Amino acid sequence: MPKRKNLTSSGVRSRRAAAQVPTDVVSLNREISARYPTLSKRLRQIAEFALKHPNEIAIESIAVIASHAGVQPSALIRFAKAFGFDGFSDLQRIFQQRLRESRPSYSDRIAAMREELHGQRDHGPQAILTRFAEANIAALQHLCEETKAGDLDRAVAILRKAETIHLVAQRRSFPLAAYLYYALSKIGRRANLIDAIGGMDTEQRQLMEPRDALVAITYADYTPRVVETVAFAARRKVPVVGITDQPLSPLTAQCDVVFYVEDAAVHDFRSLGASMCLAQSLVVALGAAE
Amino acid sequence: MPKRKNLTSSGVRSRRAAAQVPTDVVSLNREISARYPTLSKRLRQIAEFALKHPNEIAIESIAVIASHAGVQPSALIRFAKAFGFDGFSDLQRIFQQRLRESRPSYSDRIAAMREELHGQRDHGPQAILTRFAEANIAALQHLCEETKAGDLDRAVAILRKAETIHLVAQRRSFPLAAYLYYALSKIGRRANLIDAIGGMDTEQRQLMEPRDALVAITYADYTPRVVETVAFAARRKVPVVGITDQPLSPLTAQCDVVFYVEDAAVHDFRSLGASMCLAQSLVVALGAAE
DNA sequence: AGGCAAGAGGAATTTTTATTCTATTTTGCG
DNA sequence: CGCAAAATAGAATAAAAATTCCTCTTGCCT
Repeated sequence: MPKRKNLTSSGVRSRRAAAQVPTDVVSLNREISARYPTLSKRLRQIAEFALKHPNEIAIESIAVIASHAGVQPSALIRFAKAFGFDGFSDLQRIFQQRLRESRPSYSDRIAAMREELHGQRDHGPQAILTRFAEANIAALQHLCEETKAGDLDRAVAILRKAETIHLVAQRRSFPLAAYLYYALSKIGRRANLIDAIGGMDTEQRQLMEPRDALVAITYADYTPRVVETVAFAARRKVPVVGITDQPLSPLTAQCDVVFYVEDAAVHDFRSLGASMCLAQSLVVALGAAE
Repeated sequence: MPKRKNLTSSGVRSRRAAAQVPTDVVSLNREISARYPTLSKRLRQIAEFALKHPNEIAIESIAVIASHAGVQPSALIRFAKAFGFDGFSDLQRIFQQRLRESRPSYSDRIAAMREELHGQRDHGPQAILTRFAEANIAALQHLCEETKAGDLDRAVAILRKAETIHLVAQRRSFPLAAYLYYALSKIGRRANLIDAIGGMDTEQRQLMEPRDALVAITYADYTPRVVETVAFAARRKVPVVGITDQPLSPLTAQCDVVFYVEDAAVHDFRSLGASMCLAQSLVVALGAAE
């Protein structure tokens, strides 16, 4: 599809001082990112599309890409020329190159990875990442299956009625409380993060009132500080939603609703993926319920 | 490139008793293998080539494929028709599909899922949980596909050499930094969480030295405080590992290694599942490398 | 405000590509 | 060994694609 060469395009090229035209996707992407701010509206639109759907650029025809990106075919050619190519086809070839290098699909890779892991115990970062991802996927599926709709409804009801939602979690689970704090604030709910900063958790917990609610998260081996906070809340008649790992947890007895989440684990490291998913769902459900 | 339809080709089709034409690469490959012994010489040649270089079939033009396979262009068309297609282009589309799906654009996948769920219109907490879980699963798969082993290796190398690992992330991404702090401490690495507590991030960042490393996480719209910290580190020659959402992020230019993570999103709420998975993998890989 | 330059849109044109057709070769079989 | 049927090659043709080019729009500067 490309023209051999012609005056117009070589003109364009020389105007860019024959700058080295990118020859691989990586440098092309870099170039696109770098020049993004200086591009015109339509060209930016294409830049975004190209970074987001490289496969489509590689495979489809100009007309199809243009319509998917919501631009005119000629705009794509202007785009290509802006980056020093003779025409769109030249640019397209860069994207195709990436696909030509035989890359196994995700499922193929998982299968291969599994073989490898059984055989010689690959500890490379990529293997670890794949393993974690797999474990997290399994944990998420498990979460969906185990979590009862009734519990979710009750938890959302408690949170909806609460004037302020207090949050407590420590050590490994602390990121969950931090996320909840952010998310609740974002949907306009008053939240209080009992982060024990300066050792002032004893003071922070005094703020809890029966018209509020507490979300407590703790996993084995159950940080005493968190368990104490839950006990304190229970005594004060503050409704408590608990997230923990198993029924024998000290939270079970003290909470109005408890969720049992089994997070993914690899090499003794527990993930937070499933817990995070549950936490988010609660917040979004709460936000939607209002 | 395909003709609408014509007598000849439909004749060929009907001769094959309108047998179901394969619609995906897997069944097509099966069909090719099965019928291989009954094929004519030139057609076998093509069959071998197709099984060996599926990517080339997907990307190149008939002329190029023909010359690489050492056959005439028309032979390729005969081949396609022998398998019930109207022309070579139809067959080619099957191969293209695989490439498009092998790294499915994440947002398309999410969009498809949204369509699916739109039917039910269930906004209850359980539906939201399921939705989040599925979105997270898709994001995790996407993460595995997009993350390059080389980047992981380089990031781990940087972290391994670091005396102290500084961590910076704010607002939505803060939980990630918090988790990293916990995890790094657990594997016995010295970590410093630049949490901007008491507004003292400017002081906290002074601790960074070239023999250390910085892990920075920020997503649109790129908390200025984090971007500044990264710029500061870059000036001080502190190696930086970045985690962000897309190449146009301000982190791209300043980091030694950057990971692009597209987290799951439902109702404007972005998850941290995929980012969390990546963070964990880095820590575990670092722990294992020692 | 008004003019100018860069950008965008869309039809027309050219190039490339897929497909068909027929002459020629090969293959299988009596 | 020769005849018919199938297979093949390659030129010819039709289709589809990329690209150009001209007109209209938009934004910017004086």
